[in-house]
Amino acid sequence: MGERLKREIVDRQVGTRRVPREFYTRDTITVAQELIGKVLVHQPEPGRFLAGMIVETEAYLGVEDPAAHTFGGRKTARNQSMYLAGGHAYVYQIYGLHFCVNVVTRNRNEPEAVLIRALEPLHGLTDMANNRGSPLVPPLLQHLTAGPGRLCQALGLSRAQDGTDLVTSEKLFITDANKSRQKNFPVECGERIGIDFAGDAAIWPLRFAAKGHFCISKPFKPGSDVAFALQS
DNA sequence: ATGACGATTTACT
DNA sequence: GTAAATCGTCATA
Repeated sequence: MGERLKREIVDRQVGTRRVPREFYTRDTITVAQELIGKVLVHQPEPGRFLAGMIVETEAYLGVEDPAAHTFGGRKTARNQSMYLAGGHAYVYQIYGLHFCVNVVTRNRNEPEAVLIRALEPLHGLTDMANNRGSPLVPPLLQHLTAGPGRLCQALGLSRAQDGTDLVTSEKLFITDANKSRQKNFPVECGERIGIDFAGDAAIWPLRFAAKGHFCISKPFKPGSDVAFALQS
């Protein structure tokens, strides 16, 4: 296959316009909502792309948010990436087994972030299935990237990617979808997942998703409203 | 140095 | 529905 054709296919499925710094340095809830429909891309080696459209996110509001790793201004070896400028990646390990990828928001030393919870696989599906490994898990689309741990495994993300600058890196970045793929998504919001420890914050409506999308990690409670229709 | 635990996933009853 | 897997991180000492 010619280089030109390859480029065209990648452009069509992945998109080429990279999201700029100014997108990320805004308030965290806005970024969490507007990341729905963008495309997360991992290029572990030149010309090899693993990419998926972001369909589910959660906002973590830093020092004021009991569910956030930086609650109360905590700064540790694990979470120091959250103190970088908006547009960097924060990847951490959980349960000794899985990784979760976040997009840092706001400015340096304003440690807030958006957790990427689910993708719709777009490019590199064979690689994703291989990364997911176990033949016991059928490489169905839903099982590939629905869930923060699953999507990191599928894309090959780990602590090695922690601190990556998504605005300048050739290996890990976010694009607007290709024009032909851009849609207006009705965005649903609701309670965040797996933070029962966080008291009142456990019911803050900081989880966002493309309503009814087949790659969402968990159903929303009935009554979750359409927050807005994304203009992208 | 030690102990409790987690922004999860999977298998099993 | 419940429980196991599995270990880095963090608070306490």
